[in-house]
Amino acid sequence: MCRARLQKHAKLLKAVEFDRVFDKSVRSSDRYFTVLASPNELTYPRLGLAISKRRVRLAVGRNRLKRLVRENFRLTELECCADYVVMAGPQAAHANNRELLSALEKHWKILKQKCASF
RNA sequence: GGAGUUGGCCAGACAGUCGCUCUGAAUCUUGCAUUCAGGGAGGAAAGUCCGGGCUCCACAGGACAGAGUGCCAGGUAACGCCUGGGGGGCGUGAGCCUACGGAAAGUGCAGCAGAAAAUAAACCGCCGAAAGGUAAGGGUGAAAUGGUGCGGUAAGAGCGCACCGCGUGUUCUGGUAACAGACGCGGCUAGGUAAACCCCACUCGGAGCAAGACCAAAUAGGGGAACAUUAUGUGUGGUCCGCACUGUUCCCGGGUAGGUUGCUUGAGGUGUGCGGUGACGCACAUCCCAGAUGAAUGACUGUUCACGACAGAACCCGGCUUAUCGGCCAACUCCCACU
RNA sequence: GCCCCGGUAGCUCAGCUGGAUAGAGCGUCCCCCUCCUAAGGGGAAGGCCAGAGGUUCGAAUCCUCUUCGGGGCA
Repeated sequence: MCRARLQKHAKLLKAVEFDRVFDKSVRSSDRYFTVLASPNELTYPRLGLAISKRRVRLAVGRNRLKRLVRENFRLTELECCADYVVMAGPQAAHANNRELLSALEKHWKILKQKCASF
């Protein structure tokens, strides 16, 4: 089910899908990221990215962040099938890759527990 | 060897594993499914400061308004860009910088200081008995009505002369020209400011790929109300003309969500030869080199080095400007040492 | 992607047809008034006019380039 791949159907593409997550979700945040999760009816988790220009000024930085999150999402075996939206925090632009990856690991764990009790 | 100037090039490399996007081929479970092969960010992709292509508005037309450019010649699809030349300024030099038309078309402006700030006036001074003459001297100021010397005079003054500066010429020489030089003339007038209004010359229609074209679930192929009667309205920015279309306004509905296309072969790159001082042009050969659309190039590991800056295509080109760790190459200049 | 605006005292704004002291209100500090406070009156401090370069004798003002902030597009 959760193979180490990331294809188009595993991404949130439409405004409607994003609205659903923003509307009703559990969240976990620190100074690097805010991650929202909302259980879906599908058999696989989906990822949406919301990296605003306000948080990360340069296009290079935004692309780097998105790649990093996608890569980590792909490699992590998420057991509960939900729609996730990752938003950049205030310190995300200044952190290095190692810090960001460890922060993401933490968020997945926290959300796994929260989703179970949802 | 040191210091410097100009021009050009590169933007870590290699290997492995996993992953993304596009193209081609194969396989069948016809799904954007799997496998294989190949392509996959920049010198600035940036700022959006200019110029074009392309698309729609009329085939992009006329007048005014408005905006821009501004020594000369050339290059170019075009430019506010580039090349060569001229004038001016800086540097010992190689070189660099330069919004560099017109103030004898007109209008405006110049605080404080200063006698006086734009038109010939006179506060002190100088001369003179006085009337008056004078602009040589005078603190100022960004700017004060040519400068130096000699003569001259009551004192002075282009009043006269020499040199320099300035202006000027149906003049001559060189140059396509800007301009430079020579010669003659003028005793000197015509001060500054045009990134103040302005004048002159040249250029510019408007908008922008969210342009534009097509498909299209649901709903609908219309319904209702009011007003006006040949001038008005609409058509992308201002006014008039001209052109095209034709009732107008309001309410409900629709025009929507979504998808496809535009979307990459182009004023293209590379090499050779020829023309040109050069920008560049011409000919031949050869290559296909990103096309995403919630937005693709990354992560991890190893080796190595100078330990990697600024930074991410979004319709496409030509420039300009700004950011930037460093490295390499070529030509030239100055200084020191040696031969 | 494209097209427009703006940046002046701690805050909100004037000044932007160049001329020398950059002004107003609120706020801050000091004094007066009051038994004390508020209100009121008087006074003071606080600005490299977002940054850099240019035009000019002189720039907050004109021109160019950066930087930061805001708005619009069917």
